[in-house]
Amino acid sequence: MAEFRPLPRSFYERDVLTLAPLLLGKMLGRTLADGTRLAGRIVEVEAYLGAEDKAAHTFKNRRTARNASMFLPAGHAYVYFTYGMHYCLNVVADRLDHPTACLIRAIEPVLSLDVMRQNRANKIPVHRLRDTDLCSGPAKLAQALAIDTTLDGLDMTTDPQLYLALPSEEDADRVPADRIVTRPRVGVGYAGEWAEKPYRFYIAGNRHVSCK
DNA sequence: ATGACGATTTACT
DNA sequence: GTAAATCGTCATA
Repeated sequence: MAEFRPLPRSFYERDVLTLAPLLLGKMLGRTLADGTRLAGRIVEVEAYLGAEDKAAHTFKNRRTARNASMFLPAGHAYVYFTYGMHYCLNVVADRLDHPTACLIRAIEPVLSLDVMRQNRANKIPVHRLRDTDLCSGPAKLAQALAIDTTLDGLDMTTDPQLYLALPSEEDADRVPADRIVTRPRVGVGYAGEWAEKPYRFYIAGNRHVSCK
């Protein structure tokens, strides 16, 4: 990712269940304040629908200070804080009256793994952090890429701080349908029948997914 | 003002 | 396998 070529807004302007699997294979890019560039290939996502989806923060179209970013145009970032210590990154999908988003659950680290390791190394000895421990979960990748709520509401189609782009290798973003696994979402047991919906997508056999 | 809880991760038995 | 960590958010009052 030598140059800044973010995916355009039109890429995000689709039904969230259509967008989710298309995110697999795309590069998530991050530029830090000091100019350091980090990146990883998306290998796992979840779709969160609006009004009907009991698992979504926008259930019943509820609009609060926290989820306000989900009501922004497609291609904006929705970053929220949870469990008193973790951040999670979503990309907003679809149209203005459809507050939906995809949670980025895991990426395959590609650029600046040393910085990711430093960001992840809280009390864990740096040398014990394997590559598959860096970004294999929504809060892990947020930590590795130094993503927090200061990035909430950012426009990912124009801002080098956080964006999606095509991988440099030709067709690396084309994940064949038979390599995409579809499963129920993680951690939404409270959502009743919506917890069963197969809205989690990941690349089959990839070592960086959060769980199988 | 209060209290229950969370789109998680980590450590420990 | 279970449980702790840790605090902003949201519904209720």
